[in-house]
Amino acid sequence: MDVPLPHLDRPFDYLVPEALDADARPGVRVKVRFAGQLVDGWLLERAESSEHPKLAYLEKVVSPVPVLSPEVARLARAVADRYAGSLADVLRLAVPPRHARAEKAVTTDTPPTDEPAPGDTEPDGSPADGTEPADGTATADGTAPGGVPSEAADAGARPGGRAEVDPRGWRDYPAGPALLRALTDGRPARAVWSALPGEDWADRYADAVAATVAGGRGAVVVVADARDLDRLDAALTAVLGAGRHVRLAAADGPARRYRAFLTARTGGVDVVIGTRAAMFAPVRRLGLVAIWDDGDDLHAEPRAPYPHARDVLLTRAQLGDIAAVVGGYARTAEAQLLVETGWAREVVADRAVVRARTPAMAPTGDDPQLARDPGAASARLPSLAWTTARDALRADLPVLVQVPRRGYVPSVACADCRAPARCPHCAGPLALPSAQGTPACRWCGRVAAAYACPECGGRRLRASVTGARRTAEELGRAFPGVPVRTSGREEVLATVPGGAGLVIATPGAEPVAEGGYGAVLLLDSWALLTRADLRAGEEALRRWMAAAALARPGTAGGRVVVVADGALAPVQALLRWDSAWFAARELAERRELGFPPAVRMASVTGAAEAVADLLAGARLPGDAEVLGPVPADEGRERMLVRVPRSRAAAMAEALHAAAGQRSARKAADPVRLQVDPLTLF
DNA sequence: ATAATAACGAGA
DNA sequence: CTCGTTATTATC
Repeated sequence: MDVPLPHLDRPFDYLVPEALDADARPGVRVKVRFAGQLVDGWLLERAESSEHPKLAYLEKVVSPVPVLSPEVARLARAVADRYAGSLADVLRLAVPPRHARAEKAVTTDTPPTDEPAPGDTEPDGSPADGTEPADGTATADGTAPGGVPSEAADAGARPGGRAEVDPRGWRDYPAGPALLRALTDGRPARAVWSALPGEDWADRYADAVAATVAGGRGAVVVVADARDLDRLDAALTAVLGAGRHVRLAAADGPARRYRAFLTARTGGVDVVIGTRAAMFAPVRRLGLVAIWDDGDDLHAEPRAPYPHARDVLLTRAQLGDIAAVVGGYARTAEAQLLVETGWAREVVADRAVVRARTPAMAPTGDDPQLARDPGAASARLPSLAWTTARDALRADLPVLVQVPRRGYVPSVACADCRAPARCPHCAGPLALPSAQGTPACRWCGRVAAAYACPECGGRRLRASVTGARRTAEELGRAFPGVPVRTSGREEVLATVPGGAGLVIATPGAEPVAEGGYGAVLLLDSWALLTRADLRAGEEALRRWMAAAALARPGTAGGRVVVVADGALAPVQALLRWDSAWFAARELAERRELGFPPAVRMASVTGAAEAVADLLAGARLPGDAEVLGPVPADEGRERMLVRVPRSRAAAMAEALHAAAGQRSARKAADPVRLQVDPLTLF
């Protein structure tokens, strides 16, 4: 039933009229009369009989195309359960809105094929505490309609010696070739891949997909944004040829999106790549799910129940004996947990190879007073950063300058010693409402009129972030005659030519340079590190590594300068190119503090009474801790519920049930439930 | 939202 | 004890 009310989150039985019998197959969209009105719904399964005494008739089959495959239906239920959400909410994300014209174009003669899939544990290896719904929505039909061979027949048809995918691209990683072999053999290998600097990740994913396809299975690969998608698209076309895959992204528009979805659903292709819209893509005989750069916050779905692409894909792998690759230059604490629980194996290069590929890295203090060179002073660049850029330009190599996104962290710092300005009352970050305004706390709202720096007593403040445009202007003046390009929100460059040139980019928009950058400067980096966020360090490292990965190796003259204290752990991890070390440290710290992913948390946000009401009605597991309240925006408040991972399912179920109770008695104030929210404070 | 159904209380 | 009215709860 396509209603988001949590207390209606269960199947309902209807009679199928004779006239609709042929079209009423599992997976089709239907319209039914419910509580007096016509509502949309999904036909989950056909049954001979029903417990319910008086059934109504199905009103209409919206389209005979069974857009919801049994595998995706099962996945959607699991995702809803994990995130304390409703199946209807997940299905809204999983199946794109129908587009009749696109449907007509695609559905010619290829009917969708279905297959069953087993599995019953959580993806991180901890035991699931048994909450698979008893009414199991997956159909039991092993034979696909239309005489298309199902999984069993296909397994028999698999020849012993098959064309192997060239594993050379993966040879830098000792476990790499074995991973490709496993994919071709159809084994459910699980890998956490730490890419080397300079690695062409899209080519490596294309190899992995090709290996899977060579084994007669399909693949889903999810990336964070359109630029990464274009890159992967090109790499796949080069390896597989055109027409073997589709791209699925909300940004491509509803018609193209639905068309791509249907092409995959009807078996027209076995490979789907896309942004997080693709995480639920229906793929025949799915053998591999992969995600690139799982730390990017674009992978978190902003609509209820707020699932994260990594977790959806891992759940999918778990439910269906499907291989999984979680890759990135930087490793997240979540990926580290997969490694530490033994759910996944790490695929990393030997230290010697890492050293050979890494650009020469150096930290430098952020003190413009030290910049003796007149050019450096005018660009407000630390001396080392300036000379490094100058040397690269003299060698006719491009230079990348990573600056924070404009408007990103509008916090301020002491103009003298650069210590972040914090609220004297609550230690929250101060912000300047306008260029000349009085600083105010972003947490408690108090105005800090007479601010004095606790470090040096300084009274002047400066905005922490210099925008990309201003930086570009200043650098252009510092290096006259050198072409300056910017890549950021308005215009994202995919590539830049080799040869002397300055590229100013915000994180995530760094273009790839032909031959690699001679120098990469990571500026204003402390703004990343002082964010009031659990993931500040992880996020800073992720962004630095993504930029530093575009530099030439040190042996070929590539240099990276990070304007940050070299003693800080994320800086150390960058200098050594060792995000596994950092992720292990991060995870250990979160275990100590009791933060995700070491535990499972849920946030309950809404009006104070509503939040209290929901929590009062929730039958939480005995060992659940309730923390808060924390003030949230617009006068609402937020409570956090924390449980050990083994109780995760019980907590989600309790919260979902409590939300159901509230919606059943028509409680007006909405309450937002989020499991493992990206930001905790 | 709306209809059924359970709960309740006043009057016989 | 019955009837009429009001809270409760399910909605195929």
